[in-house]
Amino acid sequence: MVIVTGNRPDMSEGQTPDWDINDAVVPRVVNFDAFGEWCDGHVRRVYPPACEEARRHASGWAMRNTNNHNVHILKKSCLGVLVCSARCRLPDGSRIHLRPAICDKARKKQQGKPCPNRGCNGGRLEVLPCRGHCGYPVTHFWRHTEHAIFFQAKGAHDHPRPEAKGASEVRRSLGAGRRVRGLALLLAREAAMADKMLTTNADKPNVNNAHPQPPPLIPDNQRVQLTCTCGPFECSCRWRPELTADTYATGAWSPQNTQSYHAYAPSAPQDPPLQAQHYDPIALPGDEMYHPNEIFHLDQPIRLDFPAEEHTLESSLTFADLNSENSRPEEAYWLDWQRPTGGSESSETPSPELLGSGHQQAEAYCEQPYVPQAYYPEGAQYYPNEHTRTSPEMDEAQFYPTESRTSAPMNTQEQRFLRYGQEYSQTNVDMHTWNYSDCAFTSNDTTATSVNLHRQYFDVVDL
DNA sequence: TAATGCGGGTTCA
DNA sequence: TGAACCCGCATTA
Repeated sequence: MVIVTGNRPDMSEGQTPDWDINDAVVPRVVNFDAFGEWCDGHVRRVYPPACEEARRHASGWAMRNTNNHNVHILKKSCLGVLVCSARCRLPDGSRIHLRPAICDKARKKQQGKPCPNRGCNGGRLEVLPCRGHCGYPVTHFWRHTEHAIFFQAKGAHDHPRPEAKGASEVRRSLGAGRRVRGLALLLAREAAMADKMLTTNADKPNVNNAHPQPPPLIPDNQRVQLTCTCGPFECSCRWRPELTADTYATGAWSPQNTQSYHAYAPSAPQDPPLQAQHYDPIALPGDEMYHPNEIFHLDQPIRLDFPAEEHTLESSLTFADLNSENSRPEEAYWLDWQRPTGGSESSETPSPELLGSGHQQAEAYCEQPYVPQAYYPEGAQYYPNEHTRTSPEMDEAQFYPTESRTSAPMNTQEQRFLRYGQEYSQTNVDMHTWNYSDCAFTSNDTTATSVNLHRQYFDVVDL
């Protein structure tokens, strides 16, 4: 890594720079991290001022604003996840875990509503609160400086990931408009969005292109007008099986970049200027293509009528499964946890929840570790017993990528993991990341298709 | 209507 | 004093 300058005593060249969100002086960074939608654990990242997701303080987790009485640091705390009180299972054996509304009023309305799983008998939605930070919700901190956006997370989520933000928005649209109207609305939005995106990209070819783009899944000559259904921050079309590390090695701002630092003194709030980054041009969002077959693997698993809660049917792998830049090797581990009880009927390829859901981690940063309660005791789906898992230390050591304290760059083939001064290596090409925003707003052909599929398996409820 | 940000205020360790 | 949380308000989509 390249350290530009360092006024802090711990940032001399060759050493791992260090900072805390509350520091009076934070480093000046010239190389940035890739945006992480599902940051979990004690994480610090530095994003470029032009990173739209960072500017919006986006997160896959349902984070609500929390007043910390510090105008320079925005604090958010996790709301947890909306689950079924009956702990019902979807046909693939996974669980209901919806996104809680950020708005208190809306969230209260969500609670107590019937479980959207048609196979659920009498379940109601209830909030499973986040207690991942010493018994308190996981908190995210955002700090804007002239040269960067600093992000710090404290705590590890002790609950599944909520559904994608876009999914809840789509459902809300559908809930309001009901079936036919919702579809029509989506189709109309698609046309408007495609138009808007083309215009936007023509006008601003570079501003939001900080993330390298994946190549199209399908060669140009095989393309059809299909785009991803993902929301702006949960785009799961990042997965490309044929990706190689070299594919994204050309970007000047590599997602695996580490950071270089200047000392940075806080300045008056202002719109951060765009940095002179040498971003590679990207394909238009409309260039995100999927094979038609893949359309049917998007979003939630397909619901089939099933008589009993524990009765499970096969589900197919989805893009969400194959997931995000924050996909971690623990996901296989999660798969074990979340495999349906009696799992003989479960597919080899899990549903989005199975791979993409949250996870349980012991809070290794708390002086007084919080002891979570088993939420799904019968299946140990999210809260395994001690004997079913490795020690918290090992979990974290194995699964947590080294964050900004890492001095060496992470390449695409090898992620380095740091835990209590120990480093672990792990090969995982799926740790590629690329710009969600650029590929997320496309579409809605497949959104409509996916939504219709969704409807087959979920009751339309206003959540 | 909900997401988001801001800020006043309270409670508690 | 710091952290968590509640509440209301304003803005935006």
